[in-house]
Amino acid sequence: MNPTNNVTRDFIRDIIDEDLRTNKYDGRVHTRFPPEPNGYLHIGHAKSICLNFGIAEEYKGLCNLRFDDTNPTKEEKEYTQSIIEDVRWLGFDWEDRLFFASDYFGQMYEYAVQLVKDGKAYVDDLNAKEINEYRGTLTKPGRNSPYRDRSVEENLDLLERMKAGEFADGEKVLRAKIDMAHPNLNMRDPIIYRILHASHHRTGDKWCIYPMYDWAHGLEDSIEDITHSICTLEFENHRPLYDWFLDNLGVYHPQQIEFARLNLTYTVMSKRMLLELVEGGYVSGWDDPRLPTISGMRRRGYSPTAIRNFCKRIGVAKVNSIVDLEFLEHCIRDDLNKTSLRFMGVLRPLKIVIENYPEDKVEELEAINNPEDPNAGTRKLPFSRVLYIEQGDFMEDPPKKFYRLAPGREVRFRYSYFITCKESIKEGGDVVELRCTYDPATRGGYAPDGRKVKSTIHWVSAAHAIDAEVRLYDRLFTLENPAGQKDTDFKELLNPNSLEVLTSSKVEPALRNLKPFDRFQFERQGYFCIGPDTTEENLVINRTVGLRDIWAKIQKQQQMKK
RNA sequence: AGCCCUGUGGUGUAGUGGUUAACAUGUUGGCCUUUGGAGCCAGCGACAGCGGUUCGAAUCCGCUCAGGGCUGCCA
Repeated sequence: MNPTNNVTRDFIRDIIDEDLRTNKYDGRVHTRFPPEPNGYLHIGHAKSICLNFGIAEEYKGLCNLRFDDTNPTKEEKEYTQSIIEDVRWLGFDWEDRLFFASDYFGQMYEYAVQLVKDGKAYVDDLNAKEINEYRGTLTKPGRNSPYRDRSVEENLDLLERMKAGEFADGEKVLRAKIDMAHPNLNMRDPIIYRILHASHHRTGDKWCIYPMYDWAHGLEDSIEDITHSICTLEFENHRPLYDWFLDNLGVYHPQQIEFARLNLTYTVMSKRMLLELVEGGYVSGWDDPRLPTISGMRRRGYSPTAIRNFCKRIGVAKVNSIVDLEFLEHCIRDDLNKTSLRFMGVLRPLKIVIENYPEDKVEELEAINNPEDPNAGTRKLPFSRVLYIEQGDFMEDPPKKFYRLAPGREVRFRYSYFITCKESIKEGGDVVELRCTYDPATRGGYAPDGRKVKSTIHWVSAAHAIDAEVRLYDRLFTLENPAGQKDTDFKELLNPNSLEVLTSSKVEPALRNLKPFDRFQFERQGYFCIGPDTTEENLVINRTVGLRDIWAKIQKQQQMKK
């Protein structure tokens, strides 16, 4: 039962091991992922999903998907649908255990009645402002509400009438009778029910009182027979209340365990900020490929495997931390390197003419689809007299350590020939065309005389290439921790160059066979995928992440010296 | 200021009284290479501080310092 080899260890799994050893829950492990349907899921949620579903898998237990829909004013159906889609896409299965907190409203109300009958809850007439004043502060104890000692009968009557809709929003609340001087503010007679004459996306107008998180959550866990209720650190101070409710009701009592939520550099993870970016039009929507949302990452070309690996490898602890975006990028490269088919694509084309190559000749050269996977086979690549290469692969006046094409220099064109640059043609200062020659003896890329060449570059045949729009994405923010700036609005820290659209890219014809969301590598450039907004006329390609680029690093260093 | 939580290389984690303090990423150098990719080898780099317990402390205790959370009828 205990997963020992090749599995991540962390304090949560230690707790579970111990519970299993002491037979605390009859050997059961039952977790849940309980999002509120008020936004789209992001990579931080993925961490929680991988934790909860992952633990269930490892211990041969169960994990529920549960919507914590206790606040009708913030929640929408659209979000529910997207959450279901995203969890499924990540590869997890809740079987028939899809639940909604709203399904338990009746039961929760009955429990509230029980608490009132036990003299442990009361209806309070204080308004929000007064309740706030009576609560005291971090350092000063609170005071009892004048309504705190109403009789059980009166409370029962009032609660019923709250439910029946006799009162307006905010007129009354149901509170637990705990301790107004408790050092933990959450224990100062917390609110259990508030009046909200709002239509709920699932229960409609059946209810006009809605349970608060603290009341609802433990009950949901208890009702579903959860063993380990894993949540984020900000609920640590709520655990005593979680325990109090369950203990005082005398019902089955799961245990709450808190872990640190995920933070990533150069992005924001809070729902509020994400919503602001979406609604303010700073991004194209919840699935903008620059966003850390699951749908955005999917559109950008991230694979479920890469995300799951990432979540596993960052571990889980109780320290607030911020993971390098570079590590996420490492994880996606790691997966895509093994699985992606290779193609040739010229993002910023420069025309070249092979002067000694016949005008009407076309050769089919063999290219390897994936050097990491022999089973991926090979394909034919058309080669002809006029080709495109990458603008960045030619320099008129090459600096040290630039190994690519330059006047008089010979390089290998991948899978084809050794090619020498004879002349560059300029228009208004820009190089617009290269005149080159090829060595017919080097077909396939090998020189019979054994001479070496410093670099290999990619290319496409002009007559055969297809046009594409390539969207290059960069980090969304210019600062590592945009959300952590005290005096600056995070939106001012947006990276103005987070999206670059190239409209005249030339890619090899085989790309035509791919479908939206298909992932692949453009050799020497990075990992890409077919954009879902591709049309008949316009092939859209999204860059997921670039390859590690040593030349770019050298270039940067050379510029620094200047 | 009261209560709660947390401090291990740049970053993320492991380490549960005896280890040359581990792994990954990053970084530096080298090897290899028909992707300046991938891979391989090597180097650099950490126990917040001070006391205490102990033959022995990253680990246990105390204090200090630092970071985070809590004063919604949000979750």
